[in-house]
Amino acid sequence: MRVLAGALLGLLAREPLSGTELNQQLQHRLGAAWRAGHSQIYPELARLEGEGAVSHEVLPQPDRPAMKRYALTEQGLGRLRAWASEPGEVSAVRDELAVKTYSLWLVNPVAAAAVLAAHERHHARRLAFYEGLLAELERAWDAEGGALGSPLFASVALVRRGLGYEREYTEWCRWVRARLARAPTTPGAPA
Amino acid sequence: MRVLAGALLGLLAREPLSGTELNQQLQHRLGAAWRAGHSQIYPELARLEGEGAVSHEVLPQPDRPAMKRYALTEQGLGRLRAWASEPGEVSAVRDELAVKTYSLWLVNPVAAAAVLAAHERHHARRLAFYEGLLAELERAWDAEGGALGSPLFASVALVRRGLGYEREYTEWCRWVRARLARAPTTPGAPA
DNA sequence: TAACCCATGTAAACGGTTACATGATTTC
DNA sequence: GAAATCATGTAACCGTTTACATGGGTTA
Repeated sequence: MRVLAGALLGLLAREPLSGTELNQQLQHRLGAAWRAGHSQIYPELARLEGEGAVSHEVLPQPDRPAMKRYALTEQGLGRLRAWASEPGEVSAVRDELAVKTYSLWLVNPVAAAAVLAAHERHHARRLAFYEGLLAELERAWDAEGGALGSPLFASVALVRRGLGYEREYTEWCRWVRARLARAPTTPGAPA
Repeated sequence: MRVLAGALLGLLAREPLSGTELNQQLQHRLGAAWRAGHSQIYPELARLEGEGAVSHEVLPQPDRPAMKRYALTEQGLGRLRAWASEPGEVSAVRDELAVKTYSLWLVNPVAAAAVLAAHERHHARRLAFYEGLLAELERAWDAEGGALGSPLFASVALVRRGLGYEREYTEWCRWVRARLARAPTTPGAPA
């Protein structure tokens, strides 16, 4: 199964959603793990429906165009369970800043520090967001009893992954910036 | 500029290399940042040569087929410097295991723990590799004087990123496994 | 001479991104 | 009734992956 299909089924396993809502939730709830635009989502939903993993009803809305609300079928739930239990390969990292880092010795340290600072701000912002979200989710999960069968368990686990990623990335940016700030000019790195 | 082009130029900025060697070094030196197969590398080299960023000479070898050894041109070095100094977007994370994690509440905890353990082993292995490599690189860099203009600085910085990533990923796997091991069975997660 | 390996390449299929398109509904 | 918005969708392009291809070289 494609990862995007797994992501959509995972969202629908919690509540029925329309294409637009899936698009938003993919960004907000699964943004730490995957990304996709609506032009990928609609065809994928059509395919999943053709395969019987998902079904929809048309929801007329008072002051908006009608939306198709998709829901997981029993078959879809089975597929999701099977996919989530599969081992699978370790996903390869694709990080443009890390590739640039390999050529950092060729770059003026002041310019390099500016690039790093911009990325650090971005990751620090996401880190703060995840910290708040995690506190909220853990409170709700604890209140429920902390069961592994609760969707909140999975949410907490994923947010913890995003939090750790952003924390580590932020700290790494800080380390590189500190190194860049130490020596003013060097051979091989012209103004 | 494409990221793959930046990766290849970054490798060639240190020493001239053939297509096969670029393929190997991309995996070993830049594996923490990018991945590509040889079927992408050869066309990209041809394009870079057409643009004047790279040139090649044919190297006949005693007991092997001849290879084309590519070297960075002055223009290529300029392009690499400019690209590495650009701010650029923050790369999106694409992690299949993290997507599966969002549906972990639907999975039998014993099966889930097995999946997590397999990934943990993989990341722990890479972590150990990076730890050894970092020690080696830092020793060499220090022996050189620790200049920012040394390629070793960039190598150290990138390996530190990979190390942090793998350490965080390993710890996260451990956290999830610990949670999964605590309660034996739960509603919503059948055998 | 047949089988194999190595370095280089090409082709087809797939997934993802960007840009364009449509019809309905509200707002100006 | 013109412009803006929303939900849905389609099309073209581009990068990546997988599979196939070639020619020189050595080994059995």
